[in-house]
Amino acid sequence: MAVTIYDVARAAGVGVGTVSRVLNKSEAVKDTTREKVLSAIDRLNYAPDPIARTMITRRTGVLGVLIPFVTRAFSVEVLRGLVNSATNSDYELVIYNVEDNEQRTKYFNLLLKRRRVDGLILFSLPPDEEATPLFVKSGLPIVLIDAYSPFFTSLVVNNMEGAYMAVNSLIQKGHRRIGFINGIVEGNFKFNQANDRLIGLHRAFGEAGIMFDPQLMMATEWDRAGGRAAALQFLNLPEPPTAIFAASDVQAIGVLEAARSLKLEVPNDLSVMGFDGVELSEIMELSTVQQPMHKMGELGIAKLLEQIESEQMSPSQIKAPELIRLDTWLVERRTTAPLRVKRTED
Amino acid sequence: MAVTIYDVARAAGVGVGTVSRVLNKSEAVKDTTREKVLSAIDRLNYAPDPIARTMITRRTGVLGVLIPFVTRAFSVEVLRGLVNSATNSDYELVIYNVEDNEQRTKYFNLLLKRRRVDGLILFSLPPDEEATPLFVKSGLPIVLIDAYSPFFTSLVVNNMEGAYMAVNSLIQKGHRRIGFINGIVEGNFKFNQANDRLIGLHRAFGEAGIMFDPQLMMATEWDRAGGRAAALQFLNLPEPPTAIFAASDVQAIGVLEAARSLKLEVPNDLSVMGFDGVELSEIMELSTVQQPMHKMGELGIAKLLEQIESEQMSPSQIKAPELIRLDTWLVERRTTAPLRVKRTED
DNA sequence: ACAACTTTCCGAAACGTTTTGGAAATAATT
DNA sequence: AATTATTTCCAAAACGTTTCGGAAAGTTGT
Repeated sequence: MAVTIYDVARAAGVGVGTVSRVLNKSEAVKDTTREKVLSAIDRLNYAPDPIARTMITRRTGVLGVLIPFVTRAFSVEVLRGLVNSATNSDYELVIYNVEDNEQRTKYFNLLLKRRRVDGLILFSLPPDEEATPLFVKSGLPIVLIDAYSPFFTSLVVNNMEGAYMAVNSLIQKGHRRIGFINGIVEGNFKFNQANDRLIGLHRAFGEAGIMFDPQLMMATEWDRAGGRAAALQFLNLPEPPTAIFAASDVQAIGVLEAARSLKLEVPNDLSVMGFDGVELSEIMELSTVQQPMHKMGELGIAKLLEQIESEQMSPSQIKAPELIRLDTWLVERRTTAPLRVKRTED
Repeated sequence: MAVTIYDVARAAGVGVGTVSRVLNKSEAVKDTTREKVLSAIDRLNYAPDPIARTMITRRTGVLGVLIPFVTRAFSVEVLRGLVNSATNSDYELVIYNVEDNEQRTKYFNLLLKRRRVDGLILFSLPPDEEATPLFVKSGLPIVLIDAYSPFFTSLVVNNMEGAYMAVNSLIQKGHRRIGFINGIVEGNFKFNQANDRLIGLHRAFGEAGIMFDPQLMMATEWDRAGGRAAALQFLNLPEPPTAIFAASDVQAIGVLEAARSLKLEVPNDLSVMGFDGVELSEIMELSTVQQPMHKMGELGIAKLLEQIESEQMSPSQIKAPELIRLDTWLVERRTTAPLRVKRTED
């Protein structure tokens, strides 16, 4: 039915090997025969079968992304960068949505037992002690985004520094009671980012000589409801915070909602700071710690391709995993302000 | 290197055909031998090579989605539905990001010349006169989402009705000068939704005996900047509108921004209505026409799978393309209000 | 004109499955 | 016990490429 390389060979009066060679831009084929072959290809409207090709080359032309997708606006933003870059390469991108640990191990096995992809991006999903050796043994090119492991090149944002900047800026504004809403990931994947951000907060607190009050720290889902609930709890404390720092913009929006429901004015009665720099933060004029999300996606693909290339070059000597740390920066908008001194007549 | 079906056959003391048959849950294999084979598979940790398998079955286990991705929040929301459903099927989902006509035709050719996917979802991308015959001839199962063609089962929202409801509700509130900000798609794909929405508006106008003023209609990009620019232009007219209906929530947010910059109060000085029902609309308390976005994604996959199944059942008699029309509904929030009668002393 | 290279090309082998025609084993029937 | 029908299984063929060893053609040097 479909036209094969044999048809082309016959039409051009050459052997199949020769057709294959012009297809793969190999040297060692005379210009005149190359012409013949090309014209035959054109005449027959031939396109090589990618399946048969990978059958022997063992290369699929596919990049995989494992991503807890539905969860966060942040992920979507990075995903755009990934999709963009992949489109401009010759690779296809397949998205594996992982929502729980079951799916996670399912895909881990799926992708490792047989080569379905030429490279893999693990998004917010560091492989655990069990999975790590399997991945390294497989030799599959892998890059981690928004996750860290010493065994794979990892692309992270300076979470500690970002949190430090955020909290510090709040402190500089005179705030001393600062609530922190951290994020968890459902399914209990390890998620070090959360810890790093907490550490950043502690550093800022330490430098300013502020005692950490466990009542002012809470981990919730990465959504508005989580942020809202935590904020409500904080603000109903006998000694409520005057500023709240959330580990994501979306949670911060929840804080805004909580404040509104309590008739608290932002930023006068309460400063709120987010994390991520999603488009939503701009619209809501939310102060936040900006992550270079598109860049993370693009760089992720670039590093992965680099790894795939090098794999072919020198089979054995694989480059050591890199740790790439991208900078965040503070974007102060309208939800943070200097602490207003309370007056009785106010 | 990798363990093949021959290894399993040898280990189990059977022929490869038998192994293949137990793999494919075929009948005609004695329980005792099935046991032998299964244990050998387990012992050798064997997994069949998907590539070799598609080589002969011609089925890839992959669903493709062509989508102008980066453009709209709406697309992302539907994409979630797609990814979700695909995850629960045995198919993988590959995303083809198409940003311009060049990419569009590139992928059209890529996917048609050789079978790379078992089915295709065309998102907001109706095939034109040129492409349509190629697609039908290819026999590839296809469903259109947010696009319509008589040749393929199409999943659309009742755009006309939705726009009618939106405009009508504005009219019921006393508005008579209503601006309409339509959307365009870069790359000039055909995009009938836009027209349908315009028709809905005309119908509402007609019923209310309102003259359509071309000055109050403008098509922009599907983004905030577009909405803002259009709104600014409308509002600087000698006789500005008292309500604006935008073809997407994001554009409507742009309208909100324009209003704020002109010190216009929403909804008292200006009513604004969006379209889509993206999460953002909820956060911004924007009145809007809600589309069942997740459902669109899920239904899209379901219909595609259905088509793929039926393709195998009865090779020739293919089901006629369906036109599935999903309902929208009005969600009135805080950006729409009855027209305030202007008073001089106000 | 012949040897010795170099370039160009041919076509069989290989990749790892599923499919299939028919053989072998087993069960049923006479 | 012999024949027939039914399961169960084997192994070759096929899918459409790339690779590779070696043959053919072309080039250069003597």
